[in-house]
Amino acid sequence: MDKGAYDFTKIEAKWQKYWLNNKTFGTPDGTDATRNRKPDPALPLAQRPKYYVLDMFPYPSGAGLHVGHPEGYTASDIVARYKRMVGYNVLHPIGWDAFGLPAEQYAVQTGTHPAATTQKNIDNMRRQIQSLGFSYDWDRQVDTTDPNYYKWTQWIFLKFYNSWFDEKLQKARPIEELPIPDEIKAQGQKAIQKYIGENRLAYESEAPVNWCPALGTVLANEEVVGGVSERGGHPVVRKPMRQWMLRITKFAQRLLDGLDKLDWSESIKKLQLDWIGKSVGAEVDFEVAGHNSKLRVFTTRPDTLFGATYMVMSPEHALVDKITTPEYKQAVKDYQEKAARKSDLDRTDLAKDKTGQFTGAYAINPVNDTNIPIWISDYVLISYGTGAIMAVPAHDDRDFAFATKFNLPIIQVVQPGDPNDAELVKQGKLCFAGDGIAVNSGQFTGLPTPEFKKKISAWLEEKKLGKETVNFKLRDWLFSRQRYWGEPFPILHAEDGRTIALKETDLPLVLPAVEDFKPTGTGEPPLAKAADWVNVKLPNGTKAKRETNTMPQWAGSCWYYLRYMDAKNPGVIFDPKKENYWMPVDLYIGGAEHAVLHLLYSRFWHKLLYDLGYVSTKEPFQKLINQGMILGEDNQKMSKSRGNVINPDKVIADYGADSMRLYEMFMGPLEATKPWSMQGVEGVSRFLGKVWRMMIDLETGELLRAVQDAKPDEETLRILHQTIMKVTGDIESFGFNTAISQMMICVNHLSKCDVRPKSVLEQFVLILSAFAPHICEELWEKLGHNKTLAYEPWPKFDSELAKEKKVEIAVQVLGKIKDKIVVSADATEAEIEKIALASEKVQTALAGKTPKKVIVIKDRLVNIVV
RNA sequence: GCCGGAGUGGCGGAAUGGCAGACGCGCAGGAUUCAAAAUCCUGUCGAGAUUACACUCGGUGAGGGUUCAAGUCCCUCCUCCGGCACCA
Repeated sequence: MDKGAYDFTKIEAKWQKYWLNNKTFGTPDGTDATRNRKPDPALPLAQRPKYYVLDMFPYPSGAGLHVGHPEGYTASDIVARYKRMVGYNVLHPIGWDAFGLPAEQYAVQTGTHPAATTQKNIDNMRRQIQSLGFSYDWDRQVDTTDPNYYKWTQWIFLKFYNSWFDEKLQKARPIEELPIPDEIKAQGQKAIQKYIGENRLAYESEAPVNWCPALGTVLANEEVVGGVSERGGHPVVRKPMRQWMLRITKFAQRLLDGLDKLDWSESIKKLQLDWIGKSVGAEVDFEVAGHNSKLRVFTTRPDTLFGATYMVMSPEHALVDKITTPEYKQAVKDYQEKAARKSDLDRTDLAKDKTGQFTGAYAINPVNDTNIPIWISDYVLISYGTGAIMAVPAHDDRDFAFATKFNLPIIQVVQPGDPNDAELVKQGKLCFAGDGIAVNSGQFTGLPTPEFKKKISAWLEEKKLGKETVNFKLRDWLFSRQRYWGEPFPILHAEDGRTIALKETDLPLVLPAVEDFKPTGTGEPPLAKAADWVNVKLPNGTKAKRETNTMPQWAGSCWYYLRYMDAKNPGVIFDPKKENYWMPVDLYIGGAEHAVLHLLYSRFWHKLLYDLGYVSTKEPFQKLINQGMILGEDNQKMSKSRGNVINPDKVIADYGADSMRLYEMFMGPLEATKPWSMQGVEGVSRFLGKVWRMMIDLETGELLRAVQDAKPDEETLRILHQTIMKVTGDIESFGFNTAISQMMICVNHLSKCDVRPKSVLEQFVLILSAFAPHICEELWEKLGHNKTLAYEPWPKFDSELAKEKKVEIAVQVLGKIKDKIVVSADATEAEIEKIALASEKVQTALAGKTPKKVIVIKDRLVNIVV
């Protein structure tokens, strides 16, 4: 018996093999001329318009796929399959972001080379991904650890190294085009080289960095969350070290401007906006009493200048030593040392208890010539603005807290709108940071805040005391790691101290095999131990050492979407013709955890490549969708310790890939966080069983006799067209869960019919195939077709056929439903009104009153107002 | 503290300002079966009322408002989730 039962294991293996062997999803490159054509499934692929659907680059971890991966991948696969059937040439690739810490830590523990671990993990993850039936073009895979790939990562690094940023044009340019100022030229070759070095977009810097002893590496600001490492939660301390940096700050304004035109969620845009953190304010110079020096501060509230009652410098500020008076020398020195020892966690301490030390020096407030004390405190950061502030305790919360603690004067200069607040601010009992009307501000008194800001900025500029300034929170990107398993920098350090970049023709610089992967613990990278590799003789006979830091994991994922377009090209990073055809990425799906890191870095690299003429679009990712997190069945985050982790392999083994795909889409809206339910998987798996039984005789495995070349009846046709319409619209708007509901309704109907017209079943199979491709390929074959349905034209709907002939309309009296009437769908409003008023129940409800107004909403309801 | 997002049956969720709860799960009853699984059918927001159907009232976190009509728009508040957190 049951010879013809729905055997998903067999069917899924069969079609996965078919797709791979036939390269069903191999994607030819089109040309410029075809990229903007109208989509047409009748055209050969290469002559169609393009559609680029991208999944976020997976890290091939030892744990393999988790259920979060297939969520985004299924969504993108549905769109890819749909777009293909609609008539696009769809680029849908996948690859491996395979450098990174876990493989290296495993190497440290076991001695297994990270390359071996990585290969194993990639193979496993590829198997898992293939077992879900995604329509990737497997010939376009990339692997960041492949020298043929990282050759180009190194190549892009050289582009950064060999470029400078033209502030006037707001654009990166080749370093050869950097104008050298005359005064630098006058100082000779060495000065010129130094000047050039200072302008490169990749540069070395000896600066306090986030050193993580547990990981044995430094981390980017973005990788430190609340004073501990984002990965693993290890403590991070500040330590001065020589590091490679990328000048992302130069692109801050453009990274901000580019956000406008992107079809991304407002919340992700906001996160990037906040991270870049633009503030417009003014820099103001304060004379230091009795010194020949000026203390420059940045403030966004130059209008509160009259309320500045003290100054605060960061403990690291260069002027501290110079202006501290003898009697405070020791106390200041003690405070500086204490601050230096503090980790970032201590400095951003949650209690925010302010500490500080008076320097003995005074500054002169330029607006009223008052002497105000200069303090140092670690609540002022050396790395932002000028590293010093004017403190206006009446109108800044931090200054207020500090002033209260150290008994410094508080002077109100802004009048809040609320009279109670105004009184409290006047008494120095409340801090008011909002806009208001200026008080105690000399000739400016009475001005509203925004106007005051403009006037005082102009005034400062005129008196040469300051000028309007823009500051960004964004810092340059710390780009080196003291790890083995990453891209080597194509850089040599010569004996004489010169830094020499490799020629492009010398790439790739291959990571050497080493025995010992352990971090040295001193901050010196493991590569330093590979003496043969590190020590190099230059053509002129002198010696040099290779850079031993490696690039961070972000490097490879910054540009992978570009290599997919031309994954195997040995000669160029990608063919410009292909780039012109495929870019930009039309749809990018992935987790929201990459909101600032990956997405900001990628955009940054893309802009460099744009400036240098390698890419044709200003932004890489046109539309971005973030899939939500999948929680465990207990509504908690999935984690080993909670024991609530769902293993995709197991789900596929028990229910099949089609059920897995369908369930992940049926759970709820793509972007929402939602809990897993094994019973929910059973639900959709029952649905697929029903689809099967609707067409297939379980005894024979052949089509049921009910499947006939018959003309569909009116209702069947209507439901089919409603379904095509709904599913088409829902795919376009990423409403996959409701698309599935509609397909369920369609199947529920067809299963009740004694005759199931083949034409209807065929169209149904085609639309379901985007969601559950394996079962649909099998059914398509059973329906008498001999090749894949992947390129069949997407069914068209006729909205006339989808319309109901009769509709039920609710009749309300004063908004309360009193009756329901059935009218013909093309009834006029007047007719509907007449029928509604004729209703006995309505008449009872009216109780003889005359309707004042009757509102008729076609196909919906009638509301009678009395 | 600040900035986002979200609160709808027992559960996941659905609803261009127009009949709240589509679809699925679960549950209950029935059919089929020697029996079970599978499958199919019926019911399933709450309260009231009825032999039964019909019926009545209430209901989308709380409170107010706009509107003929509010889950949806506006105001105030509460809760949960996510992000940022001395950036002057």
